Amino acid sequence: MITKNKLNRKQQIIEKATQLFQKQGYAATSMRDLASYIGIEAASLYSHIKSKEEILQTICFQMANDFFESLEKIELEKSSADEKLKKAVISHVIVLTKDSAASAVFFSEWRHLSESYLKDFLSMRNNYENKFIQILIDGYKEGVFKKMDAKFTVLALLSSINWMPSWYKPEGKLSPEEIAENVTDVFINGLKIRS
Amino acid sequence: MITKNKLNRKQQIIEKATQLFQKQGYAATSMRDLASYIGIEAASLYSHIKSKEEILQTICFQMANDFFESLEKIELEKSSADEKLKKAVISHVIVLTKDSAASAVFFSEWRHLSESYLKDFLSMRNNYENKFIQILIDGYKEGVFKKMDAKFTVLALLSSINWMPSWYKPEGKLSPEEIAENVTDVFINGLKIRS
DNA sequence: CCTACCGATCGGTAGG
DNA sequence: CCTACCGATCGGTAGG
Repeated sequence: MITKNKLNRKQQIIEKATQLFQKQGYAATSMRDLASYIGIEAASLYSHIKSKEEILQTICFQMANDFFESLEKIELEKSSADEKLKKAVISHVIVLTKDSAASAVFFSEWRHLSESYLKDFLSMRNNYENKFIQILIDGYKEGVFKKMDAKFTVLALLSSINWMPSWYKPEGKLSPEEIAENVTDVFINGLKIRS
Repeated sequence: MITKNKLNRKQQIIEKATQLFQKQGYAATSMRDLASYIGIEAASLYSHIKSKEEILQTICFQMANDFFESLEKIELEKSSADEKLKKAVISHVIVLTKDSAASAVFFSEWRHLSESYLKDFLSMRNNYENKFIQILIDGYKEGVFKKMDAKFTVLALLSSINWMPSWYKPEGKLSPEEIAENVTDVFINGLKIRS
């Protein structure tokens, strides 16, 4: 019972912290802020978490894991590079929109992680980007994509998607699939009418 | 003499603050941090600036003005929508890369502006985005761009470019023009080989 | 541009 | 989960 309540409370703390970190930023959010939104004293937070940074770590590495898992499923499939890219983007958008507040924190507050966590984080991110780069390189080899700077293109592609949490509203008219459809359509086919 | 030295010192303060705001974020950068990098006491900063926020305001509105001015020049030109889009992106990238630290602060720290400044900032940003949206709509009417969600596409396009300050290194091999070339090429023509 | 200092607030601990 | 509290640090001012 006690354990279960503690878990729920911890979850509640992380959820509320996620919202506040997104709105105000990690550094500008105080533990007293957080506590008052939850309805307890600041000191009481420390019965459930070890430190402010632990909350940020939980958010960042949970998101990182979600992104990785979803991409690894795509990698195993046997399909052409353009299909793979499309599927990878859809998965990415689905993870992103499932918790857009956590995603926003993940993308803009990671630099406040302390050194060893920061190192892990950056290496995971690099790894993830490389998987996308590989898909583009494969697509070039298969003759389906044209010659390009694969790393540059992937960073541009991911940036255009990752910025979404800042303006994506779940009440909006676009589903994650439709968003991914729009993004990949522009990136893969371009804006120009085919002649 | 005194006036001139003061102006130089003020510039120096803003430049160093820009670097620190980019690296650590606005909220996590203290005036004591800033002062010690410059080699004076924290209290002495206030001979040159009114407040910490004034520095952020200067950075944000200077960048906003630069972006606006460069886009307004393009708007006056008589050219097709796809050429206009390309030129607009090039101008945008040039402004962005001319001071990538200030750009990074501009894009990620604006939310720390106090209310009235925040309001002005958001309205300027909206205005800027609408100019891009208009170019896409014109392109559709001219028959050069296909049907699409213009707002969505512009936000994706600008996001992919705006993220650049976080990984663009001036020592890198790509010039602003080449970067703009790459971005517009993918966006306008897509990744796929034309059949 | 400095010394001296202000009130407020920070993340976090002790002890119950 | 609370009260009581810690040392550190914050943005900023007074007065020279």
